[in-house]
Amino acid sequence: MTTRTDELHSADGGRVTITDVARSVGVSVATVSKVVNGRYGVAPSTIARVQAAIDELGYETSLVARSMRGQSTANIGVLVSEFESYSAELLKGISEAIAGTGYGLLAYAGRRDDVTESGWERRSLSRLARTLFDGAIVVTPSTLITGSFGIPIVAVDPHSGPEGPHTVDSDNRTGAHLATEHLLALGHRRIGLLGGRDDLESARMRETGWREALDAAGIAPDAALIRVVGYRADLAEQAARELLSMPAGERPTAIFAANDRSALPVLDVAAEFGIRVPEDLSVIGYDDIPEAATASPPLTTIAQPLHEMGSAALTMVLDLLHGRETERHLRLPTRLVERSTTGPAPAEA
Amino acid sequence: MTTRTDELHSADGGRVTITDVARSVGVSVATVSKVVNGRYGVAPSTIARVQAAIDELGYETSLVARSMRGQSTANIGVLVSEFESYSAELLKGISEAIAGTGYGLLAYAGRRDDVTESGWERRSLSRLARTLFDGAIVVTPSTLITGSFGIPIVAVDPHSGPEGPHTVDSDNRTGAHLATEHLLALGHRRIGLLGGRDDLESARMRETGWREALDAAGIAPDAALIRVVGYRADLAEQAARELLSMPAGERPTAIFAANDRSALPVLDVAAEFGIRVPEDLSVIGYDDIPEAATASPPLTTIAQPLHEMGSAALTMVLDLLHGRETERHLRLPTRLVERSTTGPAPAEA
DNA sequence: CTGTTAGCGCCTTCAA
DNA sequence: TTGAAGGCGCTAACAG
Repeated sequence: MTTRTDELHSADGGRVTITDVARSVGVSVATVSKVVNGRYGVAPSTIARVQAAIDELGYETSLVARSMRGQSTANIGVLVSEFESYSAELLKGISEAIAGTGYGLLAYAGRRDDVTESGWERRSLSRLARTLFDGAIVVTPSTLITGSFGIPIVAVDPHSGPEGPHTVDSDNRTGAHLATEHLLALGHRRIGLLGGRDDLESARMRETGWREALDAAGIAPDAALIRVVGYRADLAEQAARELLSMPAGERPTAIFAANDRSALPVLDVAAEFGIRVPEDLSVIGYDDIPEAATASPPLTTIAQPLHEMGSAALTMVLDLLHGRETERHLRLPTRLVERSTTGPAPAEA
Repeated sequence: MTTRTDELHSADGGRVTITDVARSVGVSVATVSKVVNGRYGVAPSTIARVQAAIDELGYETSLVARSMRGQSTANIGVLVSEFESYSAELLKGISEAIAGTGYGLLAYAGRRDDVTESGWERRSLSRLARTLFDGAIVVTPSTLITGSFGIPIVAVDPHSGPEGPHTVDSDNRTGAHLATEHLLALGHRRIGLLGGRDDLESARMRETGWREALDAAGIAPDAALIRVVGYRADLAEQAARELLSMPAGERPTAIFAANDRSALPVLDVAAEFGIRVPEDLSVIGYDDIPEAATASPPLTTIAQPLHEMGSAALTMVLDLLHGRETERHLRLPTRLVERSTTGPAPAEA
């Protein structure tokens, strides 16, 4: 233990650099570097002096400078467009799984205006890959990630199928089936759809599942009952207004929203319109984000195993990183979570 | 629009660097740099050729290299020890507030073993500050963050009071009062405490609030009913086993856990022991993380305005960054959320 | 055992 | 209008 005069710093309040340490001890930066990295060939007495100065000054090697030098960074990156419930749940799963691996986690969301332009995932990857992390997990990339970035990459809920990087997703088609059949079983016939981002495979599959289930029940999907809201709450609210403004006989008696984020506003609009849920209108979402359970009434939804998907993605990057065998595409199952927003179809007037 | 032959990359699968672009166009890197940064003094025709190459190759300037050169990075950092519900909620609030500011968000959790040693926040700050982000928010720092890192820093739920960096927290003492008084009002007299991390101001204040409320009711805190579990689920489970193993007349009829994470396991242990909640035992938590609402039975708790705390912290760093006036310490209110784990004290045998 | 040199990718003088 | 040179903090190879 040193006396810890504590943070003498390099005068001007900047960071303490390896140069500050070297100067303070009177050795070269190379020597300090060797001490820091435990390299052989430094006299014990020198080590002690350097170490003392390091403690004294509170020096810590810069992650950035080190990784620029071409080392491995011992960090895994997670690229998201935004920190919202969906990505946050994934992140929790990733974080749990990373414990004990010796890697740190770096989650990045670029500037919002940058992220709204398509291709943000490729840009972020270009800006950060290799230089900041050794492997990356990209959440809901809307663009096919082509080319190599020099590091292993895993996509969660990706843009598209077999080509492109390794992926983790859940069984969207079956999930949508489950949702629609649940509604059908309750006697609903006019089932509206709030479609997701059409640049995402998941959204397409959920729509497909919805169509197929309707077909199987001998119901033709009604174009008037479809709105593409891109997984977004604001567009969903707008769409809900339109749908619920329709005359009683034409209005859908149930709505399947392609994600919870877009299902939740439907509840608000219904309340505003005096439409009772689930008596007059059933609503079912997708994802099972935490807000689904706390909504009032609690939202019936299709649960994706978000934590598992996160930890599976992490395991996958790590496997790739260490040259181990991995599946190219991992698909996890979904399940119906019945809460309070779905009920028997109302008797027609 | 270029023809997008798409990602020709520099052969070996590494990143595309400014040098690759320069070579491909036949100009110097300096020129490319000027084009990228929109500096004056480049011939229009050259700009066009360089731009074409950039699009062609998919070049993106490296965040790391640029920031090493001493630029601002246009990123705000968030340092957490782990991505769990508490920090995730904060992150959502920060993320909402950052929209439209032109800043990106970089959340970092270091290697787990590194993080368990105290001082991780200072280390992470040293490793990343200045070089990776322009300002930082540190979540639950257990150590006083001293010295300057060359960037503005805001601590959320910090180690201690007035000294140190700017802080955002909530009114822990009043919150604990609220919790304890709620229990008291229900007739409870033997109220156990699952204390938090004693290196955190929040934990100390919650314990203080608990004591004060008991005092005010003329009840002497019983040392046998106190367990310090450091906000951790595993230790809380252990403590719950001990507490609930006590004979019926000595066992607490209610437990106040200093955070939800440690309250939740109590529910499990009670179920395992055949102790009914809330008939035989009342449990109240603190934080109101999403899991509190989905627990069974749903957990009564003290809600902290996590999203607001996050966005307030962000506003604060930004103010600091732009030299605007800010409060040094912002304290937000808490509120009681009654759910189903608290009820009247059982009649004594 | 220690220091010198070179270079990671980038940007900014300063000359040409 | 362009390019050469220097340096940000760090590490690795190579001299001494």
